Amino acid sequence: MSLLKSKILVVASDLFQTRGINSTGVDTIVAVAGTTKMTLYKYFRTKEELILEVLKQGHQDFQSWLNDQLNSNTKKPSEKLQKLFDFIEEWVTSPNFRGMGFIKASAEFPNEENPVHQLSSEQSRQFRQYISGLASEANIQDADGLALQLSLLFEGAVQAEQMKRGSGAMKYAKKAAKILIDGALAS
Amino acid sequence: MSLLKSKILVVASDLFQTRGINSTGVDTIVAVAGTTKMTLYKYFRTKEELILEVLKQGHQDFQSWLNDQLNSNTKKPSEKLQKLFDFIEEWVTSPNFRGMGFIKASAEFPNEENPVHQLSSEQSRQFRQYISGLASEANIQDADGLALQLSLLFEGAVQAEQMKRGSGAMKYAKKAAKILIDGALAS
DNA sequence: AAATCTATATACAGACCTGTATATATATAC
DNA sequence: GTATATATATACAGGTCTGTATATAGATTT
Repeated sequence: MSLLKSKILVVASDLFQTRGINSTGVDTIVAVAGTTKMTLYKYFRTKEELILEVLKQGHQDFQSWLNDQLNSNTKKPSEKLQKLFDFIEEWVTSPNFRGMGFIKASAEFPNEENPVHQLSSEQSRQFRQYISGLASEANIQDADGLALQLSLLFEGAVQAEQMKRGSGAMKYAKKAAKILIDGALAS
Repeated sequence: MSLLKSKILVVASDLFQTRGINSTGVDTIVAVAGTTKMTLYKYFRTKEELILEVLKQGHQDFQSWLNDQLNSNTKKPSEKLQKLFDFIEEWVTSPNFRGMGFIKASAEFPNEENPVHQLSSEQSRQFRQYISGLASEANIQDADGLALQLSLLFEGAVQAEQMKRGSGAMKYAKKAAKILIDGALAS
């Protein structure tokens, strides 16, 4: 990928998260990225396409990072599930944390017909499925059910942290997750 | 309150939820409400003031409804806590459900200095405090901790339902809530 | 050296946005 | 019947937005 294109993606991602998607104009994006609108519209046909690529990139980066962390730190499936929230807490409390892309995007584009909303919804589903995979490997009966519950805790905590930095919500989400996981492992 | 003013509030609330706040112009609001901009700006000095009043109204309506439901159906504090998610599920799965105002608003106005964001954050805190009150009455040790966990489940499930209607997320949130509540009551 | 590719600079069309100004209608109160 | 309060109708100023058109600069290739 072109250097300029990835620069635009990084800058747009940051601005979307800190100022909101609809409140961020392409003029602002190119100004911060140090380029011009002509270049932006060379790489992205429309602003919507830029939004979609920003979301894809963010989701892919997050999933890769999380997957790497889990695989390089533990091998036992049940441990992966337990460690999941440790890494998520690390991510959420890091100074670079700007929120979860698909959560904000779905709020700004509430219409279910909208492509941005649809992608957000799909990414949320994929994340849930990833957790469900971990639960399955750990031989949990209702893997989908536990995955949904854990993702609710996750999304709720991210939401809380987006609302108020340093809320400490993830600490309690972790405790709740442990109770739910232990319960599911026992049965 | 004037009939027109409350009509504007109702219409604005619906449009904000279904199309997004920033994507909804005052022209659209007055057209749907069957009035004119002059009248809107008589009752609300700016659009931001309208947004704030819509949020306040929505939060008050929800809290009143929830409180009435709880008080008219059960008296025992521990039961109230258990029934909480039953009523919330009823609310979320009702056809009129349009999402939780403060969740969407905080996403559209991510800047913590913004008055709309601040009000959203405050409403989220108030709701958590309300649950904490129920937990305290039920003699739960770490009432604030449990309240935070339950609110994470709540906000996560609302988020999930906003993303995809009929997700069934609240059903699993309820199960998780029961486990957490029972655990807290036992200790 | 000429051609081509990439990026810049700048201006602008057309749409939409908030908020206001002006003029008019309608209904109630005195 | 006149005054007052409330709502309508309409137009517009000034700003921002997306997306495009036009002209130019620098760099690489042939």
